[in-house]
Amino acid sequence: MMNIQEIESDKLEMAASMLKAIAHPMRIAILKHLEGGKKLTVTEIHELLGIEQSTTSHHLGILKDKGVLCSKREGKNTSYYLKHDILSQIVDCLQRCTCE
Amino acid sequence: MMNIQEIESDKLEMAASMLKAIAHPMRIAILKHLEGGKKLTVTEIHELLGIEQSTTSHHLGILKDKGVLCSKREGKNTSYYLKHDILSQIVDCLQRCTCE
DNA sequence: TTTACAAATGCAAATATATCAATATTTAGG
DNA sequence: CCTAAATATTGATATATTTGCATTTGTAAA
Repeated sequence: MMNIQEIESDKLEMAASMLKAIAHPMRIAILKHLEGGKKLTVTEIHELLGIEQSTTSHHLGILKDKGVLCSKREGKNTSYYLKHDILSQIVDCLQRCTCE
Repeated sequence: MMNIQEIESDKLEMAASMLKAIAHPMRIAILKHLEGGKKLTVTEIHELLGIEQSTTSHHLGILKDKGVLCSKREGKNTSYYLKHDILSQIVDCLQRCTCE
């Protein structure tokens, strides 16, 4: 049986882990490319960002694991897309706060 | 002279460092307490969160350094408050995405 | 100027992350 | 079944983060 503090602390942990997943230059770049419900494969992202395939897959894995992205196998490819459209808000908010 | 890619990459770095500052359970908790323009001292936050004074100061320093918070000395105390009200959006967004 | 409270800093140990190269797994097509 | 393409995983190394303790700095009041 969990008490209030534990539940609160769990929610904070969850929120932090989701945010930590996003808080990386390459992963923010990935999110920007996926805004508006777009779906992209690992190879497409790896070419768009100009980083290693394995590094790309690793970043996508983190984003999926922490509930930021979903993925769908389509033949040999796997497409990734935003789990919650509203997550774009975070990227937008950052843009406004850092562009002053 | 910076080229487009460098500028873009700089913006991503800046956004990521701001988000990384927020992406910690205690620091999210701090932000929640500061929503709506509230101002709190280091001691108040350290007591609210139940963590060490030095740890609290450290977290506040990170948030200030990365442009999330501002601070103001008032006698022996230092008050901290949100630099941009819209940053509450990020916390709200997380709440919606993690409470499903 | 001495005292006491508030906040910030330096340090060290434990833990977590990021990256790339190499390798493994999955799937489609011959 | 065999091969090639697309992804995922593993291992190793380098780097960064978190925390509390001890100490220092800043400020107000006696």
